[in-house]
Formats: sequence, C-alpha cells, structure tokens
Amino acid sequence: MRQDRNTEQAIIEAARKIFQEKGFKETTMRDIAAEANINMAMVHYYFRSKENLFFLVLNEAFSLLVEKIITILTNDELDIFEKIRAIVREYITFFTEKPYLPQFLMGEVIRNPERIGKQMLKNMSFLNVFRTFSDQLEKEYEKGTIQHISALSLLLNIISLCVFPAIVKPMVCGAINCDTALFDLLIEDRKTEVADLIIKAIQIKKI
Amino acid sequence: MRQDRNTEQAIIEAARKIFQEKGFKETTMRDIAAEANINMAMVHYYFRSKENLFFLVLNEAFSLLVEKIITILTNDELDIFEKIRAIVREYITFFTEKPYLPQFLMGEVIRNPERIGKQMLKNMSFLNVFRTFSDQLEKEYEKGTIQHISALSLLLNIISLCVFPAIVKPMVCGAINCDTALFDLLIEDRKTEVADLIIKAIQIKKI
DNA sequence: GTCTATAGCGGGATAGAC
DNA sequence: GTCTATCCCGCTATAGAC
Repeated sequence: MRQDRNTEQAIIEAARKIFQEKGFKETTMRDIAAEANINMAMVHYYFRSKENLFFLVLNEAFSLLVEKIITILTNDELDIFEKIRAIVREYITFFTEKPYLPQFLMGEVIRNPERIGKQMLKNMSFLNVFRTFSDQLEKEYEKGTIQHISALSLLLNIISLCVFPAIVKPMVCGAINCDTALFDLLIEDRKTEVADLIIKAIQIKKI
Repeated sequence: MRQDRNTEQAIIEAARKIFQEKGFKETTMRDIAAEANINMAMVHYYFRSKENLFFLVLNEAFSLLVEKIITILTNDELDIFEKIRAIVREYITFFTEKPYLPQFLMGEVIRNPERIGKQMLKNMSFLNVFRTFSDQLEKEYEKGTIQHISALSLLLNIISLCVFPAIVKPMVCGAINCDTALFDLLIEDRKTEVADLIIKAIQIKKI
C-alpha cells in the first residue's frame, strides 16, 4: 500500500509541532518519529537530514509572517494609520492563536540571524515594499499630518511592541506571579492600544 | 604554585565569552577549556558541571539588567517622565556596549522562561519595586498629567522598544543590506526618540 | 516504503597519575 | 591543582532485511 503523502505529511506535522515547541537543538529525530508514529529511519528516508526538515518548517512559519506584512503594506487603499492598525491587529491576533511561534522564530533569529536576513534579501519584493512604504511616509510628512520618521524606525517600533511581549509572556507571568489568562487579557487590549500609542506619537495634532 | 583564583577567574571569563556568543547548547566544555588555555577536566574540577557554570554567567548578566531598572525605579527624586528617560537611555547604551547580551539573555528567556521568572519572583524586592512604580503612576494619573495605563503595560512598552531592535539588528542588517554602523546610528537616535514616543503617548497635553 | 540494528561521532563527566 | 586518557551516553545517519 502506497502512503507516500500520508507519511510525508505526518512527518511534517510532527516536525512542525516538536520543532516549534523545543527548537532545533533540543529536538531529536526520535522525538519526531515518535510523534508521527513511525520509525526514525523513515524521517531520513523522506527528508535526508534533520536540517532539511527544520528549514522546511522554519521557512513555512516565517513566510506566513512576512506575507502578512507585505499584503498590508502593499494595499493601496489603506493610509498610513490604517496600515499601522492592521499590522498590529494581525500580528497580535496571530501570536495569540499560535503562542509557540514567536519563541520559535525568535530562537532561530538569535541562533542564525544572517541566514534569515539573507533569505529576506533574496525575496526582492520585500525591499520594494519597504521603499514604497517609505515613500508613502514621506508624502504624509509633506502633507503635515505626521512627524518625520524613518520607515525602518517606525516598523521596528510596531514589530517590537507586538512581538516582544508575546515572547516574554511566560517569564513575566512567572516573575509577577500572575495567571497567563490575565496576561492574555492585557495582550487583547494591546490590539488597539499599541496602534493608538504609535499613531499618537507620530501624528501632528490638528489645531 | 597556587593559582586558584587565577584559574577560576580565567574559566569564568572564558565561559562568559563563549556562552554569550554561542548559547548553552552550542557551547562545549572543550571550547571553554580551550579559550581559558587549560584542560577540560579543570572546568569540572572548579564548577562540577556545565549547567553550574552556565547559570553563574547567566545570573551575573541578568542581575546587571534587573539592578539597573530597580535603581532607577526606586529613585524618589525622579518623576515618571525622568524614570522613563533614564531607563531607555541606560538600556540602549548598555546593549550598544555589550552587543552579545540581548541575544544571550533572550535565548535563555526563550529556552527556559519559567526558571528566570521564578528567580525574579524570589527576589522579592522586584515585586515591591513594581508596586511602588504602579502607585506613582496612579498618583500621576490622578493629577491629570497622564492617561491611565497599567505599570506592566508601560514597562513592557519600554523594554520592548529597547531590547527587540538590539536583538534583530543582525537580521535586519542582512535583510535590507545595510551596514551595521548605519543601524547603530539609528539606535543611537533611539536613546531619546523612544522615550519621547512613550511620553508623548501617555502624556495629556496641557491647554 | 517500512522496519531493525548498528555504525560512528561528539559531548559531558570522571579516574587516576603527577 | 593540573593533566591525560577514557568511559559512556545520546544523537544523526545509514545499511540491509523484508
């Protein structure tokens, strides 16, 4: 009985789960095989090496995030403020639904920053998107509605405020001895608060 | 010839360097011994296990950071805004001087969040400091100078904006193909920009 | 395609001479 | 205290039977 796709799919799903939980080094091929209810040799049969399988899962997750932000930034119908609100809402929601992702991705960003950076660079659309957004910011500045700010700095602020709290959530809950559900409420509020904060900080108040 | 302290010190310094560069799993006792110009057995003689040595280095680094923020938050002579400015300035400066630290600490926060959280909880002064700051915020709110915001949310914002950019610096430089020196300039500007941003966002404008 | 068994290596830890 | 040599385990990867 042929069950190529079944087995392959089962391995990918198992790998996704275990890698995202434990990261590259802490995950063993035995773990993955066990989770997929097959033998360790099969994992090598389908994916040749642990690295191959890992990068498959990593790129998959990373692409999701990058596509989200690109979709928003290239939407001509949104002004700067709507884009900010959309990014914040999408990211915080996404991380709430997939709580392992921030740690998983950040772990790899820390372990191997150049690899991910290079890969983003290859994806040329990213640089273009960045420039387009930068132009839009410049125009808004000339209209006198916002302060001058570099696109990089603005994006860094947005991503920082969305991602970092998700990463430190387990530590903070331990440190101040609070329930994770309570922290989730705080995060829920941040879906609008963070955007408000950033917009208020760059917006020039009308008289 | 007795050289307890020399050897012990050499090991700690070597461990600090290698662990901070490569993290726990990627570091081997052989690496550390080589860096300290001694034998691997000596490292075990002085510190019994890899974990012992690692936590020594980790706690050392982590304490530095926590003490910095506690010192600022408990300084009665500073108002809310001065505290925000001081924390931002101290942290960004610190991370610029020790570029490995953010990655190192964050790596461990991701790998073992509960352990660090628990340890902070044991350090009871931290919870008190947090409450004191919370009270100060409440008073400022009653004076009508700032919007209502929880101490946790505010601190999360500050730390996020200081730490996250330092962590992703190598990736971002790769992604947009910019020199790290250029990125450092951007970070330098953030020593005041980040505080401005946060203060502008919570401050209630006088009429 | 799927399994069992094992090669082969790199790591932490330790015994024991000096 | 310091060294060399070695133990022993757990991991990735593969050989080979079915």
